[in-house]
Amino acid sequence: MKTEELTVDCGKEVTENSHTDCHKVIMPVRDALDVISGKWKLPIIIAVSRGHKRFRDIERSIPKITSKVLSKELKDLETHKLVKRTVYDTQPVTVEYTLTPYAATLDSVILALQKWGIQHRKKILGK
Amino acid sequence: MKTEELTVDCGKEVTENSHTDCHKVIMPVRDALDVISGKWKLPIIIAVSRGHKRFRDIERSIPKITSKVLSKELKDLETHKLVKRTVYDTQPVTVEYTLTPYAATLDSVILALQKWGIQHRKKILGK
DNA sequence: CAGGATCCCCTGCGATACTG
DNA sequence: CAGTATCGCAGGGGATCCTG
Repeated sequence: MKTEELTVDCGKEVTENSHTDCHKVIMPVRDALDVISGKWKLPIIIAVSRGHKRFRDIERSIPKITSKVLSKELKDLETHKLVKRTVYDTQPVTVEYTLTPYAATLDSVILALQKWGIQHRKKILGK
Repeated sequence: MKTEELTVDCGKEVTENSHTDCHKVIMPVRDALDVISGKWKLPIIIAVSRGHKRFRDIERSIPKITSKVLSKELKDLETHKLVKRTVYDTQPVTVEYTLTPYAATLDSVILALQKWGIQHRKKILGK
């Protein structure tokens, strides 16, 4: 979310518009990438979507992740309204994480990335 | 391109398939993200697409980028077959960078990210 | 159980030079 | 012009331990 100073001038002729247009592509894309890129975001989203709700449960389902990282990533996802955190007043406290309905809007993005990724791997390696 | 050890187990029941399915989403997505994420990839792709061909030309068109970074990123893009590097035997040598036709396959991905990014910014900030 | 605190490392990126 | 070399930092993320 610190995409502000990104002042890119991509126009052939340096007109006001080419500059602005460029921004209009780059800024949103970087916003989106900030949300889903990183090593753990996707694994976590998928884990939660598949029914892992409790902290330890999610942690165990994602090999090699540490509690510190999981904690931080879950907070990120929560501030982006992709994950909902619910605390139950039990003894000791229970916390449940679930995907918000909003998270579903990511599907098309993920699908586009996935499709491109699949064919790209073939393109680069296979032949 | 070092996405190998990514062994994620996202299934509720730990079946072979849930594991594999998960991989099938995460690996390609990470492949794709590796190609387009990072601070400079998009700006460079856009700059080149808009007609900036020469190294210095591209460099000047992207505020704050350094030659070192530009050089490295262009190599990355070249190995991913998104950019073509052509050396002309002039005095001194001239080098031209152009997007490959293949780079156009990224359009749908970028569009998806852009669209989601735009509405996400509204969702998070606006109201 | 759900996380925080600490320490530490590694890489991405910036600044500033310098070559063929 | 088209880059490479060197230095250096900051931050993301790992390992380990600790608390309410």
